[in-house]
Amino acid sequence: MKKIGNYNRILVTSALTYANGHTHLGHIAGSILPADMYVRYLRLAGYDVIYICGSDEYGTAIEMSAIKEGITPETIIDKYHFANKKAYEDLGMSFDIYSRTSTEYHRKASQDFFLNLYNKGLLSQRTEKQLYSEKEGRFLADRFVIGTCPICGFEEATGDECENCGSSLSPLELKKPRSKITGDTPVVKESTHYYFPLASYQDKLKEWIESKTDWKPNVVNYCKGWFKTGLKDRAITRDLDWGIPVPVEGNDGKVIYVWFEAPIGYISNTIELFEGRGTPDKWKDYWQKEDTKLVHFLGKDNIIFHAIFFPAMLMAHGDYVLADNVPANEFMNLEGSKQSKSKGHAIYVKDVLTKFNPDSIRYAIASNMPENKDTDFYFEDLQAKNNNELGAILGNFVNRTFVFCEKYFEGKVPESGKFEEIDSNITGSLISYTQRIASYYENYKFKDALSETMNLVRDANKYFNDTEPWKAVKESKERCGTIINICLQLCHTFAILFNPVLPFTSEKILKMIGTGKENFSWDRASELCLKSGHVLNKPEILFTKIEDSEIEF
RNA sequence: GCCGGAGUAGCUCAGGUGGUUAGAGCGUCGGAAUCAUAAUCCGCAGGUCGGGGGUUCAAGUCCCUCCUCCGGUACCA
Repeated sequence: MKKIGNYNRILVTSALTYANGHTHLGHIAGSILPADMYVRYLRLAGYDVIYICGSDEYGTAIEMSAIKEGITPETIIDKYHFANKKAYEDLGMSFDIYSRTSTEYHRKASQDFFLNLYNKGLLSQRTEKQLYSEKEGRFLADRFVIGTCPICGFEEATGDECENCGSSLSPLELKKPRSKITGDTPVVKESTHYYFPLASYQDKLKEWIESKTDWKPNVVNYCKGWFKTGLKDRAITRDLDWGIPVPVEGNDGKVIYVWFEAPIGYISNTIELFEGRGTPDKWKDYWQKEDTKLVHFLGKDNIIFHAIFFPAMLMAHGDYVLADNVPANEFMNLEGSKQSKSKGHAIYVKDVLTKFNPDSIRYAIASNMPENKDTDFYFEDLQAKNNNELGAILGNFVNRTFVFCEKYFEGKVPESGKFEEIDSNITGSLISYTQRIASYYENYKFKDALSETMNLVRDANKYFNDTEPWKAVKESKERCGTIINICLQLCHTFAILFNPVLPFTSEKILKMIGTGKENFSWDRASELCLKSGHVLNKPEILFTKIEDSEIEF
């Protein structure tokens, strides 16, 4: 297999999707689509790569949703796990596995991880006062306590902060505390929890992050901010029913904290993947060999867990590789304000897929990906990009080429004659294009990769215009054949280069060409692979126009 | 409050370590072409870079300050 830097294989993760709601475009833009593009590129380029994702299914939020709706947590996670899995599939996400944290694989992996640290004596126990609802028979998480803010007197402050004055609070400070669920008054009760010694990993983490020269400034600076404040030890157990039981005697009613076990989901899903492939030990290559490049894709809200907490866990365990990069994206907002499941202001993947071509959605998001700052998604933008770029530039080039070939060359790849300068220019540019685009992908610059790919199509349209095959066909059939031959070669190139962002269109173009995948690799994208005389399939329209009426809601 | 990020053309966004007339795509307007889903190609126009102050021969870029938005703030995930 090909090496990337000093690495022999690449392990890519996207942040697990929390299974208490339908996945929306914010998730796609933040952590799923960039990872999928990255992985698709790497596969085409011949690297050994696996792509891991799944549902995150435990924790307070799902348990509370279940209580509110009067159903079991299992009902919730089943509903959203399968719905989201399907939504991702329909949008062309190419996970090697999309599993879930409620599996036996994950329970075992999480408990083993916990026990590994426990047996090393790294986990300490501390007792703290917490609010307990006797009516519900449970401890209340901070944000499920409501009361009067001791600072400004706001009566609807939650246990973690006051929405009115912005102060950080602890639930014990609230006056007149009450349960958000039942409204009853909680009592103070003591509870003992296990703590992960995060503070003692500060120096190692700092050294590790400072050694990373290619990380986004946002990620590095954010971490440095935490080091400046000073890391504190963190509780890794919770008083909750819905979770993975603490695997140590005498801890009934306690589960492992979600942010301790969820990232282990990357590991347990990898275990499950290779179990399913019949090579049950192979997962260790990806997680425990130094020559693995581990890359976590995620949104900016998850930086703390992927760049500080999880790496510290892995350091403490000792057997695992650490992330080579944590390319966090900012957020994609919806028409000017942020997407939110709870406020119903979001575009769910399942909904948008019923109206639009998945590749058009992927393109609209990828071309406006929040790599450096929050961006906005507009349906007008999706429409414009579909009609004016995908349809007019890419779709039209492929179509005009195929239709022309069908009309004048019986749908067969024409013979190529001697190249003129204009021919050599465009075919010769393919090497630098593919190298440049590859470099963009490898450096997590997905917008640049995409716009550069489109630039090649613009060049192709210009080539078609400048060579005027509609005139050439009347003057010299041979010259015209050369032009159309080149245009068809370019279509084959597009099938490859657009695969990371437009996988369905890529397949369609390939099907129209009818050669199968014999030359379907990044290296071949700069070569003229089609043989003259090859019979093409009938052309089909790649992108239909989106009318104004279709984006009105 | 504190930590981090962001504010650039009508719209959506690029602009390491300060350096010639601030860029791209889309949109607008003008022109060319007619193979193609009226889809393409060429050209013009369009910005006192959130406000104010400072450093410098030179600031979108560095410093100070203010405003606005986003994330985090350790028991939501």
